[in-house]
Amino acid sequence: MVEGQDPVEVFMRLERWPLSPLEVEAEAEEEENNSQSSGEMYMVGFVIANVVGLQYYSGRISGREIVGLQREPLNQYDPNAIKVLNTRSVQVGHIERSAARVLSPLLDAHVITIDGIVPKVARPGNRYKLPCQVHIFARLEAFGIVKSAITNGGLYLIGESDPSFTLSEAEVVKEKRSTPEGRDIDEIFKLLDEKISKKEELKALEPPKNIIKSELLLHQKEGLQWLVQRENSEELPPFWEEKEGSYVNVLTNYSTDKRPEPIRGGIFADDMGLGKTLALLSLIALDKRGGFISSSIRSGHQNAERDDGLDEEEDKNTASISKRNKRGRVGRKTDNSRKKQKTERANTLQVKEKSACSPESRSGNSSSGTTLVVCPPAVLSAWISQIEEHTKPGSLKSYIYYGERTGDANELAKYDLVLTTYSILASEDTWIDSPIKKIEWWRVILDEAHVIKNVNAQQSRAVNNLKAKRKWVVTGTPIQNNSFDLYSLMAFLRFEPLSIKAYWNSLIQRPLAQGDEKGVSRLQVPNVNHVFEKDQRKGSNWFAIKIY
DNA sequence: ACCGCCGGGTGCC
DNA sequence: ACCGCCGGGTGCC
Repeated sequence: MVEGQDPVEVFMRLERWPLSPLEVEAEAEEEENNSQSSGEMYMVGFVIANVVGLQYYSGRISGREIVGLQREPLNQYDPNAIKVLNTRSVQVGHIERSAARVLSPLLDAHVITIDGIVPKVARPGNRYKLPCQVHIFARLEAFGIVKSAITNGGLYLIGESDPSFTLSEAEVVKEKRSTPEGRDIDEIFKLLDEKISKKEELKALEPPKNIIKSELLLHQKEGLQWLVQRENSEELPPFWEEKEGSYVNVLTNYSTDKRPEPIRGGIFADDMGLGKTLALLSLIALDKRGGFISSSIRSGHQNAERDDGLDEEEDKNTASISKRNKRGRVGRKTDNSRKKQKTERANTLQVKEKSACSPESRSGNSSSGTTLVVCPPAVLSAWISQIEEHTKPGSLKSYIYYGERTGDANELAKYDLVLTTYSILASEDTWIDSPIKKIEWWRVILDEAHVIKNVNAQQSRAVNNLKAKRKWVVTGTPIQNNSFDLYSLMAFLRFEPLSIKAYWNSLIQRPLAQGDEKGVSRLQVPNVNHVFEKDQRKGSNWFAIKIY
């Protein structure tokens, strides 16, 4: 890159931070999940079970929808209860008792997973119950047990040999037969593909020169333009169409009068070494055209020691972040080239404290103009050095929320950029007074976002609780066809409907797991991504992703 | 709910 | 009538 500094090298020289107990736990959980899902699940068949209680819930259902089926073991009336949620995750009712009694024990034993589809709206008038196709999936070796359990439980299982099987609305079944009326799912994806590729050729966008002192490469300028476009888009999100004043999701058939919010953000997945950090710093810089005169990079513990309002005069010294180095982080000059290698030697990363934070800035209420960057500890110093290298001193006010740190949300909201780590977020997730949780961020950037690939990990939960107007997930890791669960990213970005597990499973995950090309091609469609041609030419089997 | 089900009122023709 | 039948009250889990 600029001045011969290659961010990849910087990154590679940094060693991985020792695992915190939280991370160890998360990794263990992840492994458990993986081993659980490693046995491939196939569809056993489906049963028709009524959804009841529709009149008691606010959730609407338009029919032909995939519904969420969720165990509710603590239900006060029935420990076998299964909740039914519509596409928007609002409860519409329950699975009738008689069916829940049979399904719940199998669910609780992890023998089966289920998807629900309400095939069509019977009558749009007063509805007290709706038939629901409950599709049942199990490992091949469990088929026998599952079939007999369901039949003995008094439910009628419609398997492949049954003539009614063709009535199934499950994707796996629908894809096998031609769809005479209505659009084929892959047709929908293709249309979307065309719509997007027709759109803007990316122009190059210059970053504000009063903040960004480095010259951007062409692809970075284009990347910056893309980032800006994505954030300011007023378009309907993918899969949504406007029809006669209401909005219909063509994948889910969900319709609503409320215009769905555009997606502000997405997945920024340039190849490693293409300078994503600089593009992102430029994006942040654009928020404050005009810029500020003074600013600083501050380490959290320094600031906390002087949390008495005097720091403005005193902050003129040079701070070292030696504290973190002690714990095993490697500085820039270390020779290690393997990320994960452990090294005790650490060079001190010098960070200059140039001047105090000026108190002008945006007012410190719960809604701020601040960008929160979350990254693994090993990447923190890379960000710091990139800020030093590419921005004019003091032009981007940055705060490192790590180690000893402020508890004051108003203080944090004064900065342009707050840096923190996934484990910090995880550890504060249960802490009500966490300033991180109080702020509605202008923008949240998850760097090295593959660390949250397990949705159930505490770090992922913490990140999903963040409030933000714009959201980006950034990864330089090639996304292997199925080794990387994108679902978690979809959930974070709230990229409906793929952020809903049932949809993700039926449209992407299950086809992928069963080696169906459709799963891959759907991911490669630009709604979810942009395939870099050079990578295809290389014949590599990964692709970069940008959500449109 | 134009259902099913419960339980009280009722009782030849 | 320890029944059948009628019709009102009622309704997720």
